[in-house]
Amino acid sequence: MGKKTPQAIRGTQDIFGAEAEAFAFVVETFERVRKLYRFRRAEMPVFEKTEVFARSLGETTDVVSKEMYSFDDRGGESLTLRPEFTAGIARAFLTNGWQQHAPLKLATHGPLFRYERPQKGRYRQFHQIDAEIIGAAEPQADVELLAMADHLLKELGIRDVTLHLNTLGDGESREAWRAALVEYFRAVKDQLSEDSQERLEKNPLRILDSKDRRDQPFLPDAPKIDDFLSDEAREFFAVVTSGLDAAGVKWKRAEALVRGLDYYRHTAFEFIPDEGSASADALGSQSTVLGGGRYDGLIENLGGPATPAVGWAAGIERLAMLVGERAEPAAAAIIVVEDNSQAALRQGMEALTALRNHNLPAEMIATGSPRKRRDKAVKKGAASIITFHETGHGISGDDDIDPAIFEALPFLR
RNA sequence: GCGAUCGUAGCUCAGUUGGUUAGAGCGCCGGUUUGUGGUACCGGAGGUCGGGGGUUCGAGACCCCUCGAUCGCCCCA
Repeated sequence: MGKKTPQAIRGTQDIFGAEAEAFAFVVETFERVRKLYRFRRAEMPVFEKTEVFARSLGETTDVVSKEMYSFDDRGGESLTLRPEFTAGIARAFLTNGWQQHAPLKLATHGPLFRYERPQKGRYRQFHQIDAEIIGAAEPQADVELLAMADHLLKELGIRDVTLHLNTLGDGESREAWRAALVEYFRAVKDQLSEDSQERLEKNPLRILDSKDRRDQPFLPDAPKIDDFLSDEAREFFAVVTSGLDAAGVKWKRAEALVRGLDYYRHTAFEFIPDEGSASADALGSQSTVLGGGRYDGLIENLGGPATPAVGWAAGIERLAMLVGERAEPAAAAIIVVEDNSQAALRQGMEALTALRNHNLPAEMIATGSPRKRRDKAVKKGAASIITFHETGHGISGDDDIDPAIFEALPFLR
């Protein structure tokens, strides 16, 4: 806290120890599951021309662009740190000719940036895992993606979350529903919260998940998407839900689950902690663990051919909070140099090298008060402690010392 | 952008209605003890109490400003 030390940027985090282990566990598990479902790995740049995100967001003017980390580079071009994966993936799909691989199942993970007020489970630099299927119009793709998400959460040991599922229908269904909602809420405008009165103009679908008490009485009787679905849209959703049932994915219909952007069609979903669960407590008001949907209109917005796609993303930090503390693995052996002799130090170093060459995680303690070195080793929780002093050596540890240690260091036998 | 709560040692915190040299535990360093084990004891280093201003004989405690953190609202691609 010295005056001269610069502080970290607001909303960034330094992750260490058990938390870092939990973070790594999430990423490692994602990598494993993604291979199981045959999603291919992709890496995209962390920044793009601002246009990539601006157009993907359909020029959703100020509110959204105010939340982007944008800057001009030396050539005067406006660049933006990616606030999401989807737009960059769509751009890469178009500029690299990945159409030839369609339908393409992709997975990635990494940092994202949004200029937001930090709070629990919400940071300015945060990290997500992400999965997309591009160029697949059929509802089986939605099922495949959701099955993977469900599988991942189970592998992470997260059981108290449920898939909340909705359909926004096709373009016409969605528009008709939206118009009906506007009409319905406009009739009671005066009784709505100030926020919702504003939403009525900007983003009427969002009134449906208002937290304000004044809005609650009007929500149950609001128009339902089901009354506006075309036959095709209804059929699409039916295939998705029966596919989920066949795959053993539990889900719950969430009629109020919406997406603000126009390019979303059909399936929209979020995995949300069950009410009163440990996960709900752990996440505070940032309740969505994993969310996504079908975005059949996005790639056209970027100037590409009409290309259906569906995807999801999940915050690694939030998943890590649900996974809980994960201990850092203990060393297979810790070497303690018990005195300050050159002979002991040398033998210790040689033994340390041998252990590591045999793939045994090991470290050495050879500094500080000689009398306390053993205590340090004990505290680090090694399975075995190997000691060296000027005239000898020893080993101690669990009842069964790992035979691999004797293979690496035969003289201990 | 708005609101609430909070900033005392490396970490977690205590500090009585403002009162004299600012404390504990853990961690760190050293010593003694113990000797197949997260032993016990002794000692030490480490703080301009986030920063600035004010009230007062006297401020870590009270007031104002500022910076930062946490949680929530808005937003949520």
